[in-house]
Amino acid sequence: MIKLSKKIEYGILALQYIAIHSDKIISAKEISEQMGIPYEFLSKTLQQLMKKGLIQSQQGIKGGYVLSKKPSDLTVKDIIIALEGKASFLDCFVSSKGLVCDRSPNCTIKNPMERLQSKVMQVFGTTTIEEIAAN
Amino acid sequence: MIKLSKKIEYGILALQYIAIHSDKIISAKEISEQMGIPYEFLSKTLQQLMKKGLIQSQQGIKGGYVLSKKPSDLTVKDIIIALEGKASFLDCFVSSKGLVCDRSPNCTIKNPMERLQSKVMQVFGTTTIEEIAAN
DNA sequence: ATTATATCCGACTATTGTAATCCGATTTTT
DNA sequence: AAAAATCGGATTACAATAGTCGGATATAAT
Repeated sequence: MIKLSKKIEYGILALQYIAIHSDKIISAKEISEQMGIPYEFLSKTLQQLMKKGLIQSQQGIKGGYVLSKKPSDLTVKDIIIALEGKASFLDCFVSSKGLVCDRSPNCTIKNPMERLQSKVMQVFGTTTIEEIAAN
Repeated sequence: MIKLSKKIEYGILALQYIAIHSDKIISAKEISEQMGIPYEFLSKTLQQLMKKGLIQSQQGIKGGYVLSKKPSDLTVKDIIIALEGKASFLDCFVSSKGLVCDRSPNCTIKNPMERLQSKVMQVFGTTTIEEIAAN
């Protein structure tokens, strides 16, 4: 299905929340309670965003997360790639050289689908957290 | 994941094949063999596309499928909606009035996500089978 | 008429991916 | 030392996708 996963949904919600409350450091617990997101799952998601450098973490009591970049420099595309590693419509595009799809190299939809995908990615790449936070 | 399902992939491949060979009626078997798609699964998909009026069928020996519309009037969006009933990123947008998401009506990402979705849908809605068949 | 080849249709199964949970370890402030 | 937070792996539960099976119906050719 052409649907965003819960992980990405939670990621967007969390980053939006952190962006709005950028004056202080935000814990996973606070986001979980305020946004109604399962704590454990959210923690995993935040850790993943932290590993990919989208946010920075502070351990220990009074710890939490802050954004690494300005909300205007943080796009939905960044979030998708951080949380799913790739962002490809069909298996054909997963690896740029290693062709996975069994129709390759004579796949009749590879080129047009690649064009379609890059158009969609451009939409994701130009939608920022700043814009989302502004509503 | 932001991925197209196999059903949609097969649907696009099949419609492309039918569009290219529009001089004759095309059976599911032929598409299955030529495109390397599981026959039973493809049949189901074609029947679904037929029910939604994207293609027309002819039963019996020498039967098969032809397009209902011109390839230039048939979009990827049409195919997604025909095969998945909806085309929405988050559960919020499934029903226009009945709010499904538990954050509603105070969801902080509903509006921006709705805008994002309509942009993506516009991309799908302007990508035609004709364009895909042309490669 | 019979046969061959096709669509049609529902039910079923197998596999995969998502979503969520559990448990413990580490870090840091109080 | 205790409390509150991040870290991290392993595991489970559930849902959706992908694929299969068996039979019914339709139609053209023989």
